[in-house]
Amino acid sequence: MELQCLKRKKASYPFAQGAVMGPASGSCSPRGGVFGLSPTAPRHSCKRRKDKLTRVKHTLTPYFDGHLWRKYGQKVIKDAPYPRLYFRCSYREDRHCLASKLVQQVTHDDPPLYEVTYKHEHTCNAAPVPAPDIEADALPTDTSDAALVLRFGSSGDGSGSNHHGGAAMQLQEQQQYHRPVLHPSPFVMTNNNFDGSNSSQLHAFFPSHVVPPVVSSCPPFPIIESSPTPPTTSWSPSFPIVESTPTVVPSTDHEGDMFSPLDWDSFMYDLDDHSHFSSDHGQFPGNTFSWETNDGSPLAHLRKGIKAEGLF
DNA sequence: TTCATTTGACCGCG
DNA sequence: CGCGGTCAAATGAA
Repeated sequence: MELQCLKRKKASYPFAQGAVMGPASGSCSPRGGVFGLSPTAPRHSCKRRKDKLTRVKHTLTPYFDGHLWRKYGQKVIKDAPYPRLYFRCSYREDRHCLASKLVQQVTHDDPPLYEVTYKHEHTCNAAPVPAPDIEADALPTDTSDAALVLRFGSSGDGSGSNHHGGAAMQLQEQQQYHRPVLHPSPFVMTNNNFDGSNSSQLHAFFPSHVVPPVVSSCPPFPIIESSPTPPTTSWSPSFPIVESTPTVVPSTDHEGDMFSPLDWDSFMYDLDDHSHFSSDHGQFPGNTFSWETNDGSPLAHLRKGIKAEGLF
């Protein structure tokens, strides 16, 4: 697959026709070693201890850090109530980026708290914006009936198709280990399918000082073309929004600014412990998203680095 | 057909 | 020898 076979051991793979869950025993076993070490590094150099390239962070948004990750493993940890998820940089192969992280839920809180252990810095230099590049665009059709588009895009390097990229999986992951959320978060993120049905509704958390803009209306419309650089996703609300949200704190200087990956990254870090995107970033083919308050009022999130134009 | 995720196996560290 | 990190075939979605 992606790593060279250096040696193999044990060929117990049950290659019976009916084998459903094929244990990958017949595979190569380079066994790159402990988390964070290069898989091609000599085994003897592997140490199961954290090095200086490791940093731990507790966050409510473990998957939402401005980088694109690919999950490569999941492990139930002894005495841990939740499995540990292993991710590495999606550009690991392309750009030999060794950055990786593991995510483990540590609390039952709502929203739950996660411990994220990062290993190695990103060397991919990929525009770190698989994190939601949120854009708000007004449809040109009718100004009085304009629509809000939340575009969670990326300015990646343009390689690969990523039609259902890792981020999408990250959503699945989080949903998988999230209990159904009905906590009093300020906003709700609605996941809408093309057919207009709501497939899920997730709460989002924002810091108290972040106040979304007013949106007057939002008629259904199909997903919008994504940005030229993958991985990219366009989210848009596909349901009518009837009311606007009165409370608007002047977000001042940053509205309309082009999204800066770094800004977003730091922004999200700032939001840790104060905010939460329940669905995280990612790609949701066939889905659209919108933001709204608990009472259904439509919202969009505007803040530093988030491009918003048109309707606001 | 491609590609990311799933998941049991593998394997070294402690 | 147990634990945990990683691999890679199988799986499934697009």
